[in-house]
Amino acid sequence: MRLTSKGRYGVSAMVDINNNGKDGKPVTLAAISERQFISLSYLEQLFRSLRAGGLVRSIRGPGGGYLLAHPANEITIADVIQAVNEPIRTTMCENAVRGCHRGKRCDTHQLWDAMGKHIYRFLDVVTIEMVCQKEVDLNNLELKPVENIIPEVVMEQKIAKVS
Amino acid sequence: MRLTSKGRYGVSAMVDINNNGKDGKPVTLAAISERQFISLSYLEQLFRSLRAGGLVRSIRGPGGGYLLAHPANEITIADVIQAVNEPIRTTMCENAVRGCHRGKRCDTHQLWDAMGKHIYRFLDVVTIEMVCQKEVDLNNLELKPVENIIPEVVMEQKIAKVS
DNA sequence: AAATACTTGACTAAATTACTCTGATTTATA
DNA sequence: TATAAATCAGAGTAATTTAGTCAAGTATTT
Repeated sequence: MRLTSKGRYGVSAMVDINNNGKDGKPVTLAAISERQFISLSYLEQLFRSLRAGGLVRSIRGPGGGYLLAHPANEITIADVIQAVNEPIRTTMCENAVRGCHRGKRCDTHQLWDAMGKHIYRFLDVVTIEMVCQKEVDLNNLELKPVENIIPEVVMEQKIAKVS
Repeated sequence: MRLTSKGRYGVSAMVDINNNGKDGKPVTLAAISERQFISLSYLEQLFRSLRAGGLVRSIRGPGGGYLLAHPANEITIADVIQAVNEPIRTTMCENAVRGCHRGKRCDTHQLWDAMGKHIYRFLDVVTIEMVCQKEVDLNNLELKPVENIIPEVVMEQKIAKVS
């Protein structure tokens, strides 16, 4: 799970649909484009992923557009970010089994694993609906127990070249 | 505060110094390079920043090397990551005052602000010493109250082009 | 003097990200 | 049935960032 502006745009678009398609009417990408200042072409690319991830439904033709595929309180930010970023190719430290550099588990493995879980736990409880409800305090949320989550967020990492 | 492998390497190097320089002897970059599989040149660049950030002290000449500038339990991961990455140039959503795109505060501002704080709160309580002590459980840490922290971690963000 | 080790600045290459472009296909409606 | 509104899909490009290198120092110990 990478944290980039692609994810931001994805979330902005989902929030826009929830804010502007209230009556069950589909929201067009052109409208989102204007309101969120994201180019239509780029939105098309994003929505390809969101659709593939089962987060939105589309209606083609005039009067068409996109709808959230589930109630806004059932779609988390983690869902959106995972949908728009293709799965990270694992390089190292990616799981607890394989270990780290050259088979030797690096000293910082636990740290990055814990950080990933920490981030994921946040993104996994915040929903599109919560973002739309401005009065919700996102700074003191009840997180799910750590046992229940899969480590999903990893810091980007390359194999260090040994010159 | 960006989360990249540069920060990872920085933390690995600091942890290495703490693990291998126990008796107060400075640790050479050449030794860190071998143990952590990071090129000497790259380490030199990293330690420029770590030194500028006041996190390490250097001793030049033969027998020289680097020492932690403070006790390992007083150096946080946030300190290290902030030192090795030059300050992010603010683009948008960077603070609560200026607002977001074109002066209009974006709907997701609070979300990314809260996420940044959430990440920072974790990195701000984990110390180099804790990473070295493998028995510490990093998954259930007591964090500092949210009031006490400055929003420091922001998601990368560009100004969207409106084509 | 010679070797060790840090110091600095500038530079390059690789990778990633953030897009764009072209051309479809579907469907409502005039 | 033609037209326009809208999604869909593939491929490509440009900009940025990251990661890493190179060359030429300076300080210090032995």
